[in-house]
Amino acid sequence: MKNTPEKSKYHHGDLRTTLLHVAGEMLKESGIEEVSLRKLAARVGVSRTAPYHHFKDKNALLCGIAEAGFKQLHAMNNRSFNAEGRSTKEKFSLFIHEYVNFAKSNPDLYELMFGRTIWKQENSTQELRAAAYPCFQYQVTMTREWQKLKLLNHSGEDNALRASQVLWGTVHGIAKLLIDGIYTDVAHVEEICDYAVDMFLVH
Amino acid sequence: MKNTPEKSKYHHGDLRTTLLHVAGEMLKESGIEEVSLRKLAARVGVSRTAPYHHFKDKNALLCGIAEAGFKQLHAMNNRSFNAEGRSTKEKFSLFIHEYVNFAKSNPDLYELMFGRTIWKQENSTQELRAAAYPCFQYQVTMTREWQKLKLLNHSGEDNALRASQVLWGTVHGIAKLLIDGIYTDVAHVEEICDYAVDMFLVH
DNA sequence: AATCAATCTTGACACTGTCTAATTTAACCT
DNA sequence: AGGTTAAATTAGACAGTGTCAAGATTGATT
Repeated sequence: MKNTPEKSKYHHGDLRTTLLHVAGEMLKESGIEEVSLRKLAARVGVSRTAPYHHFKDKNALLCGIAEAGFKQLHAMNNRSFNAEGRSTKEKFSLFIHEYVNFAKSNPDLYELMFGRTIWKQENSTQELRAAAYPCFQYQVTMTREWQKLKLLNHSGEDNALRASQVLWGTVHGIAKLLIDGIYTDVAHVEEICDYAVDMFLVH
Repeated sequence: MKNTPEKSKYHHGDLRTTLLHVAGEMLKESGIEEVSLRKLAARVGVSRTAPYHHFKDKNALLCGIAEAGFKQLHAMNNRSFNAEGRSTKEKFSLFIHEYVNFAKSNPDLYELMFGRTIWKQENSTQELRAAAYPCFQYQVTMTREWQKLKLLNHSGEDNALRASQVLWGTVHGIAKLLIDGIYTDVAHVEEICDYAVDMFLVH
């Protein structure tokens, strides 16, 4: 029961968003290495070179997918940090669990978002950076709050940037080791996250 | 001034190790995406399909390179943990700095060693696992010692496996964010590592 | 000296990303 | 309305990739 006429049209009408959407599906289904422009075009029902009028590169397409991912991640972090009816410690714990579970639920998307493919050697699109950097910055903002509330174990002067780099490194590292298949026990994610929270909190 | 005769010979003699060696060079020079079997073969001076008599796959070749990397990393960790004339805290700090700097000095090798390419979907060779798992285990062993010495901040029961997963996650995450070009300030590695050490130690 | 297995080579196939030039359509401006 | 222009899409082509199959060459073994 499609509500679109589907008349055979030369101009697709909304190819750009369709490409992003279908490419996202392919990524979720079978991983990054199965996403090829040609298969994507075939699946959308368009010629191989059509995507090039909407994306400069395959890289630009990938940046577009990652861009949406960062917006999603940013929104999720926001929800964790501002969860109602929870103590600050609980919200800190929630952030860590949610972050790692985001990666666990969307392994290939996460891989793409943080992989060197789109970040190394000036590959990142301006739009991608515009979505990613605020997301990074938000981690610093959260960390600064946690430091003000004397939540985090440390000695010496507070430094929100450094602390957030360490915290972010930790969740990122745990996520990566999980989804790259190096931790064999994916079942114990929550326990690992709990232990991480415990190691960072002041006692 | 070569000391090998270099007579044109049909049989190379030691092609397997030569392939591993040259492939490692190519990896270091221009990154993983520039390592192709055909370019490798050309550089070694051999036909495109010759490598297939020594490695089942391109994947098997990559596993071979990573294998050597893990042995190197394992040896380095060992040196850090047993550094003479240093306090336990200093050795803990040394481990973190050395680990991250290993990744920083060999970004493409590290990327390969921990990338999903060789770990996902049963891609890992038995020889690779035989080199990597002891390396992983050693991190648990070190962590157990640090816990016994009451070095690490935490509450509740000690769990060496969980703690090492968190610690390893942290160094891995910091390393990854660095070499993937997501942290822009590669210059501040040591400061980040120092801050990580500070956050994990009991005060 | 003959045999055999290991080693290496050429040829071929199906993929990939991307460039160029031609074709079709929609939009816009008298 | 009609004609021009720009956007969107197309087929064709090229260089590159991993890898399979079948044949050629060699060193080692009997």
